[in-house]
Amino acid sequence: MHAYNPSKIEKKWQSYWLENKTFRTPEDEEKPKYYVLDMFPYPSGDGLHVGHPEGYTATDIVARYKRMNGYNVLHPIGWDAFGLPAEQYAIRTGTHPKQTTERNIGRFREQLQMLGFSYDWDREVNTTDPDYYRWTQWIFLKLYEMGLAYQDEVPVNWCPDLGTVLSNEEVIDGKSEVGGFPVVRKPMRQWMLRITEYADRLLEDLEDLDWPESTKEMQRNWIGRSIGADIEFEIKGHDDSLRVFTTRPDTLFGATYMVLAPEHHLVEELTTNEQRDDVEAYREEAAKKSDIERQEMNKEKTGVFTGSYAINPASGEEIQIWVADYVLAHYGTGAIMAVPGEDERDWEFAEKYGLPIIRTVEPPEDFDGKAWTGEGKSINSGFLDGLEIEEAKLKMIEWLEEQGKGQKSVNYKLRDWLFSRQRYWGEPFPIVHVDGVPKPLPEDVLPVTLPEVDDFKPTRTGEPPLARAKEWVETTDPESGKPALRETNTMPQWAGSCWYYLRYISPEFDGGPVEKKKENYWMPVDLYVGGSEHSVLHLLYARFWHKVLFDCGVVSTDEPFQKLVHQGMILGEMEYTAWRRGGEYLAPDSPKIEEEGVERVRLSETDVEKRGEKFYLKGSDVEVEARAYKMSKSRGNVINPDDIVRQYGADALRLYEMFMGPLEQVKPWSTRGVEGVYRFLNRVWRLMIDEKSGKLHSHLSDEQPTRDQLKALHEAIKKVTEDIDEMRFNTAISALMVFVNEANQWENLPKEVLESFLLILSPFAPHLAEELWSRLGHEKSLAYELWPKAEEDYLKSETVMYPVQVNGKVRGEIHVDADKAKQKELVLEAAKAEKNVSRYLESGELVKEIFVPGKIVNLVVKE
RNA sequence: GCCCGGGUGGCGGAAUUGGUAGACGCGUCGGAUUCAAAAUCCGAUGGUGGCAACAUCGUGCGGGUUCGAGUCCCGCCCCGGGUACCA
Repeated sequence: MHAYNPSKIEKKWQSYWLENKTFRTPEDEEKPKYYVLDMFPYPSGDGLHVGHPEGYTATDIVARYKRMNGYNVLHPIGWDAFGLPAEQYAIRTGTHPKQTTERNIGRFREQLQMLGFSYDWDREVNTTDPDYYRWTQWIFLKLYEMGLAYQDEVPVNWCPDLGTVLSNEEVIDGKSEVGGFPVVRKPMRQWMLRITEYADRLLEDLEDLDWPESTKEMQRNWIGRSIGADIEFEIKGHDDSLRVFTTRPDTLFGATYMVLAPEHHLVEELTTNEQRDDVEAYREEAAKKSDIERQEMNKEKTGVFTGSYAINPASGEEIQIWVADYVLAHYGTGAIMAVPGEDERDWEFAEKYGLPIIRTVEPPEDFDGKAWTGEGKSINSGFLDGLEIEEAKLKMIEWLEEQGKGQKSVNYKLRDWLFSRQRYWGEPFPIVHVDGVPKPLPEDVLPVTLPEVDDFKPTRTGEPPLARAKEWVETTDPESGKPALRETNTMPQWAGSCWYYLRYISPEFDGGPVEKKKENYWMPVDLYVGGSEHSVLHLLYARFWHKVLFDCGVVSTDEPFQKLVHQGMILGEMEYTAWRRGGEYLAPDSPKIEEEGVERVRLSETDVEKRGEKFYLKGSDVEVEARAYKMSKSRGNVINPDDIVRQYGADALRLYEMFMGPLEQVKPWSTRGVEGVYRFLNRVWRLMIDEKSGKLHSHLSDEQPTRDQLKALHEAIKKVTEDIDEMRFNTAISALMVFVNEANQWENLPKEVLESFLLILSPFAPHLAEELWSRLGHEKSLAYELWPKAEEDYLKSETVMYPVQVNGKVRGEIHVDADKAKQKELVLEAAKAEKNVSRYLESGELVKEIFVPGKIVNLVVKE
């Protein structure tokens, strides 16, 4: 038997590519370059899941395609290997994270090679390698030098039971996501990066990037730039004044009270003796809650009066100053002027505590709601009355500036980046503390490597695990020779991924993170593919670092990633579910399905039928829920790529993942669908190989291809080429299938045609294409063959078909010689003569003729 | 609540600028091959009516523009993702 045997040919070609270094990045700079990048994976213990090959196949297709189009292609891969899972595993088992990481990387590498990706394996980077993090530390020194890294005492989410700080995302309802342990807010000395300094550039430079609009929008929202004014309020009986930020200076006349965040530095001073107990109690209560809890408990606003009064600078009225946790300490100045008439939050608060409300914008006549936040003319606002909001804002700012009571101001939601973690498995900071003062280490002592410790668990006091390495911590300042203590915090996982795309360019270079000349050639990344879950964090942090590196002359572009695409998530297989209690079925939306004794019934596709909008158990009225879920271990719907490759081969997996639908879209897995593309690959095989003899089929010939054959081929070339350019891989594959379906009908197959076909198939199913290519007598890999060009000449057909409509409905079609197809009169003549069309013309009066050359004929007939 | 996506056969999806709605694949049904099955090959496959030719309805719902609307405009509904007291 000589059937298509993917496991055999795939292994063969994978070793061929590795041994011959087929995909080594060219070192010459004569050809145009193309840098195609995947978001590198965190090598988890679970190995690859089917989501990884989705994006990786897409970039691999593009990489292979670009090589065949004469580009020098840089297509690397590496490992984002610092991180919590390896450390948690180390805490549990005592295995050094280095070992876990190494083992996992080995597995990932094997799996990626098994899928036939054309990476340059000589450029692998690993963020945990001291030769790599040496440069992560070097970049940190640059940040420090530029005044962008600083230490600050900030409250963090500290989880004593896990012995670590957690990010906001890792805290749910005041408990740790992992294990459900309590989390407390605790001020700790932390390293911060001044990303806010770059807020404007990060915002403005989004403009020119070829990124998904939604991702750009998320970054814009995250940066959250808003324009307004800072206004100074005098405090009755105090020298201090209160400054607030507002985007609505036009509403100043309606500011009827003020609110300070509980953490505001003036709270204590402004609290009168009668109010002190209440205010203290309120602040204490607020301090206990995490940010997240505060947001959760926001159903009803709370607050207390300080007893002090401020003066509204516009109206001159005395207004009460309150403390309430609906005002955030870290946004603006931590204090607001409250304008209940124009702000829903303030309205709610004012109503609850009986504070005065003044409208300053005329609501529409039929408006009967509370705060009015829409457009309108100013009212009750002295010199602003009658103005529209925008004009009123300008005039108020002008007035404030004249009075010296305020000025135009811009604020950001973006906060500085908390850059340190109390963990072991991360990059050490290149910092020592001499006499308690942090001091950067000189470049030439880098890397500061991780010391060995006997316990990876942080201490209960919050001291990082590195503090246990006494001999490492206690060192001397290489410059002054004084005793010094090393920084024991480590960098967060984002650090290494902020610049890895630069290291690929010159992975061995030891004069800096990247070699200047090569950087100049390869940057920016032309295509970057990865999940949308990194829309803000990774992609914002990396852009920030890149801009810093640009400012200090390390890189030549001000943005790293020119084009960005997110692959959509792959869900588990479609599930049909009914619920039953006793013998009785329950409706899917019944609240009873959560109850005990209710049994879940998994149904197969053949058990259900669709009626109207809903699915039912066949032949019954039992409603069935039909949907696909996220893959998860607990649900048991995880598809393992290894299994798929074993059964159908890597080419089938690659092809299926691209054929499922548009790359960016969320889509459910279907193993049946894999079988479909597997059948297609088999048809390709049998088209050329005689399964009895295992040799080339006898109907392969050296004859000249016919016109029809050339037409079929060049239509496929055209479609596949355009579709790869636009990253529409699903329709490209469909075009390949159409060609094979047609070629299967042919009596003889000119090799010339098949060769071109194999070339356009090769980015998608590289193993099969290489195998058949070599069987056609080629000695070298097809990886650098020239991509075939679609010849317009062959695409022309001898006749042109026109659908003929009567009143916009298709009633027939006509075929016209191609050279006469643009002749209006002739085409209309033929159209009117068509038999099913003519009967409509007989029964009515022809009032209008629409002729769209090459497209359609429409005849408008009246009654 | 707000901001983005998206609703097309039994299913995944196609229709590139307003021009034959349903390419390609899955599934289903029928046939060929086979002792039988798997595999393979051929054919049919949106609904309804009809022996058929054909007609009619049909792209979430309701309107509109147009010779012609899945595609454009107005008003809704539903689903997915993000975000949330940011003054």
